[in-house]
Amino acid sequence: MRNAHKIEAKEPKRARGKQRVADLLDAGAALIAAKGYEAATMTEVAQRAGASIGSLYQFFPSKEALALGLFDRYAQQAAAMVDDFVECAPGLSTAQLADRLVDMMLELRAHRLATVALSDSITGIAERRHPLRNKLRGAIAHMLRSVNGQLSEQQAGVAAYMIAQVLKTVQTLAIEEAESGLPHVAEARRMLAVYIDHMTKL
Amino acid sequence: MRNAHKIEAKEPKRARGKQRVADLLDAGAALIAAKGYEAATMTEVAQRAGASIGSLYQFFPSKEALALGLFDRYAQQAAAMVDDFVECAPGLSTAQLADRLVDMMLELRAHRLATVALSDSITGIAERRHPLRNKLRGAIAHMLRSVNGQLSEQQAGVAAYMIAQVLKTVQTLAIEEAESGLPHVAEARRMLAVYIDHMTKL
Amino acid sequence: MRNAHKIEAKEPKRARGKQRVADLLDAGAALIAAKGYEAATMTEVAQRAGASIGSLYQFFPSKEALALGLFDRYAQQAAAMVDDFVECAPGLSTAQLADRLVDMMLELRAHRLATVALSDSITGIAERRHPLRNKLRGAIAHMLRSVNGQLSEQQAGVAAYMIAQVLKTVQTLAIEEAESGLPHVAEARRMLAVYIDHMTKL
Amino acid sequence: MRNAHKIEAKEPKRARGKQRVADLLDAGAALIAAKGYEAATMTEVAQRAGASIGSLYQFFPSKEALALGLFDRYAQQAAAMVDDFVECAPGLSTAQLADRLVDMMLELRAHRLATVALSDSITGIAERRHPLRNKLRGAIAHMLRSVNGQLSEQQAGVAAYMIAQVLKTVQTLAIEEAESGLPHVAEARRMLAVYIDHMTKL
DNA sequence: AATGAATGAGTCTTCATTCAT
DNA sequence: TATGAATGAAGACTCATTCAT
Repeated sequence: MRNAHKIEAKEPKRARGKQRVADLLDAGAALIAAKGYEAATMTEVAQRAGASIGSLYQFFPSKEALALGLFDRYAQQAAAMVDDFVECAPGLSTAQLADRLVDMMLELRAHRLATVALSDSITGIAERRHPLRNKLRGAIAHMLRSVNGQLSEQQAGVAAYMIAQVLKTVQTLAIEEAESGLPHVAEARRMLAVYIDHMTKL
Repeated sequence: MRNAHKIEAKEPKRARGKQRVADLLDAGAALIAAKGYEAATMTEVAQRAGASIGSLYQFFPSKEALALGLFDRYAQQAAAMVDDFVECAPGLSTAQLADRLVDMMLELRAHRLATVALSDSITGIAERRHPLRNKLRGAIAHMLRSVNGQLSEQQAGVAAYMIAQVLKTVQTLAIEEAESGLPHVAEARRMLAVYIDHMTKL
Repeated sequence: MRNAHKIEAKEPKRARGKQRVADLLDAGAALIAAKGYEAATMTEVAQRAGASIGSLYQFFPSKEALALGLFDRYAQQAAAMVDDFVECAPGLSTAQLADRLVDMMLELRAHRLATVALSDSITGIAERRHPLRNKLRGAIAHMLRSVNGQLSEQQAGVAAYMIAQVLKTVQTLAIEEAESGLPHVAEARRMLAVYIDHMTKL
Repeated sequence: MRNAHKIEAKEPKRARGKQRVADLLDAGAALIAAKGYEAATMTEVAQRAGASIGSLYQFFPSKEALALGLFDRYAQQAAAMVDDFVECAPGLSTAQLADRLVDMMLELRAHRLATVALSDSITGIAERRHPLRNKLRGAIAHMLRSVNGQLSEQQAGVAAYMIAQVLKTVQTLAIEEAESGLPHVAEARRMLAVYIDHMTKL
């Protein structure tokens, strides 16, 4: 963070620009996911996107701006998914709810890997994460209270946080499953179902 | 990456050196936990330990060597705790087992934070992690099969992996608990107890 | 030794870059000739060339790359001179041949001084030298056998190597001559003429 | 050369000290011959001699002092050899004179390699070399005038310098001979014999 | 005297960022 | 707008030298 003023990414006005920005974000995501935020260099991001370093700075005036752009794209996708979940939740069984949440995390995988790497490095990402996290947490809490009206707001909130934490592990589990062939993701579905079920009976 | 050879930490041969090494490891752990491996600088590690940069390099001939030193210290402590767990497990109730595991993670917190940050950055840490992870996983799987003789080895293994993943979140939960005042850690204890209990009845 | 991979000098793509590279090579040659490879610092090379350290590294991504760049420029010039010699040799008298060889070394002086300093320090320079050395040696051997058809290939080869060694001293002789005013270079011409003449009569 | 005052090696008073100094000089010579003056480190010299770094500094208060110690040991041996040559020269044939000179260089080989590496790096070595060089040059010039009374002092001096230069190549020739199996050293003997013979007839 | 820990200036190298073309 | 050269602060690491034990 060598200078702290240029943070906002510039909006591209034409189709060509849109594509460029998308390419740059993709390149950035891939690189940061692979090597971490610090180790990823702006020059390499530009190269991988088939652009010059100058071109990269045209759209993202600083490395931090690129990171925030990455995060925003991820946040937008994630928020949409949470909205979907809220919409579909009513009427689903315990097991179906658990499945739905796990599927959501699996779909976010590609973008999430890069985004997670940013949290430690970029001041301000953690803050931007809060609304997203709260949205997910709120949606889960709401779902829990729909299932069990006896739950206090705090009870539901704490359980929702716990569920959100477990959901974070899904990506690791998916990777391990690919390597070992063991049904780790299915186990996560079961654990969540068991836990949600347990919350139903409090 | 100018290196790849100097990896071994040098053993101090005098009392003064032993203390230095301990101070340097502490400083390194604190800094890396706070800013991540890449962002932590060797100069700052030395300063925080009250040593000169040359002194740091006397014992840790590269940044990577420091990281590995950090990991090894953590691994040793963690392995001891797993041994403790194995010893105490027989005769404990489901809830007590869950508590015991959570307590273990809480005690490891200080060292673990730094160590986690290393996994992505240092080639070879992930490999060194495996034995440790397997030890924990094996201990949990063994515990599960003691509680429920019906479990296949694979069932116990997958469940153990799941439990280990949830345990990893304990540190985050503890931090959140400190900030929000909500009983996140207790909720983790409950979730694990519920899950272990569920495994008992399969 | 943090390196071992970045060895290739990057080709400049603009006119400004071409000039830069030439300036940097000149500065490097002068400095290395004066103080040796190890003692010459990259910072000083850049300064002497009127460039920033970053600019130097843009084209020569490591100190070794600069050294190899230096060598290659020298090797190219030297090879051209040997070709010239081969072309002109037929029909020259013994004394003229000796003169020609000595003149060749004198012309190479500027570049050679730096290049010689590299041989000990850079792995791989010695290997790159071989083709050049063999080319010179081959040219001299060929010349000897033109003058005296009785010479075996081995005889000519050994004599050529000897002549090449003596030629290497020409640069030192030129320096000494400048200091003392004594005709050292002329003496080298004579010694070589005597020796070539002697080879004629075997 | 970080400070320029401590230059003289301290004289050891006891037998144990003498041996230590000899070991340190041997280690220094080997290391400097192998890697050059700059690349050789004091720590490694000490290690190779089986001494501690502190012990090394006991006898050679600076790296330069070690270098000068090395040179002085070489100079002493070389001077003795020149004296021998002067004594034996009268009555020898041209070819025998050439042989004698070449043999002298071969015997000096071990020490010379390290010493040559110093010339560029240590201010003051070049100066200390002059007396030695002049002694050799004077001996050769004297020899030449013994063989041919017609030679002017300058003629003899210039020829002697030339011969001295050629003698310097003997070490390289010996190495090449070991690798290729070709009689390079013998060729040097012949070249010198031819040249000395030629000087006889001027 | 011997040992090895401590020091810190100086080196190579990287990379975010700026700017001329 | 696009390109790639230029910049220099900052970081990892080395090593001659000093000093306490």
